[in-house]
Amino acid sequence: MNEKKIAIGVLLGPTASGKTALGVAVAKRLEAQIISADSMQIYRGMNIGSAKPTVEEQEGIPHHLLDVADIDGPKFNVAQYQRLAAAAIASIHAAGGYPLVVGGTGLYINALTCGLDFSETAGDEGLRAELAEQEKGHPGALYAMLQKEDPDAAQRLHPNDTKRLIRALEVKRLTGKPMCADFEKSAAANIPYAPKLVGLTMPRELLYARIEKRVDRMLAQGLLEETRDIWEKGYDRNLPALQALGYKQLFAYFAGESTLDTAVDVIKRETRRFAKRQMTWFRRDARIVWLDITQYSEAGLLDAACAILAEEI
RNA sequence: GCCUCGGUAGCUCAGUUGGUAGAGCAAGGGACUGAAAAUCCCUGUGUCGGUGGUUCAAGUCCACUCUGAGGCA
Repeated sequence: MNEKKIAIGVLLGPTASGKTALGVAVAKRLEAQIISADSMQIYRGMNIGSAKPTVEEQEGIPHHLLDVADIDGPKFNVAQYQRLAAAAIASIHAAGGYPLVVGGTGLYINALTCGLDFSETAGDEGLRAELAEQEKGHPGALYAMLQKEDPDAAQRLHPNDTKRLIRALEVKRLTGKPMCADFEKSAAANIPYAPKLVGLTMPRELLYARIEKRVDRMLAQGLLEETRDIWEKGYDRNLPALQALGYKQLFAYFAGESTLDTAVDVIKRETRRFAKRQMTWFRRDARIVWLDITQYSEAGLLDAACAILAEEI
């Protein structure tokens, strides 16, 4: 690969850290277009709860990868995200714009910036369902099978991590190759991008206070009504989209399984835990330049982010 | 004023016949390659309200004391 790599920016951070607003401000200054890296904002109809930027909040900056899937549509996945985002980046670049990835879904960000390779490892829902059944009938069955079929993969997985065991078995059976083949082919050197990563951070207490406030704001903006509309469509509650924070807990309320107060408390608690998991994911990525928002004024933060993102490679 | 029952981990509480404490929840840490806001793993030192005393040894017994709830006058 000797052609010049496309410079892209990535603005990431835990939920409620202020990525959306800063992203738009950065985009305005750097003539960028935004590619969302958020596994829930892809769904049409899930707006308030996913904190999807409204048209006003987008301030005229083109946003890609929002509203690209239906709640009850075919399962969306990383590979699809990778393809769609790559296409968006290519078109933005071709038009002379700066692609700015903004979001908090670590796996999606890595799919773009770490060269994760999904090309030969398609999914098979039928096989997954079958494997899930086997595990139900005989707990431990999947792990035992994987130990025989792909010992390397088995070694890096925990026997209880059913989802990953299923995936590893799926890869082996569909491609005939062990899963680690994926890992070998995946390398940042393979990607056609030169990414710059900026992360938003702040003291844990402040982040938690912001989460609490944001959940309250979502409720005030009509999250309950938005969720009720979805609830009334009678979707299967097990759909991936409906595992989203906020929606899941309000579904429990509509189903009579909890009071509204309890549901709201659970949303806040689960959102805190989610933010913690996001931080765990991002912390290990040494490429990220962190900006503690308490160290900057609003304008200062924008300057700092732009300076990092616009820096020549 | 007297009596009773409490005061042990951030919260709710367990703690056997005295051998320097343990559950649930909360919280923290970690993993993560086609469900990822998902999924999974690991982690319990705290002036046992305080001060004295008995004892080789006290959350556990005794005295005093602070404090909360209830009861009786």
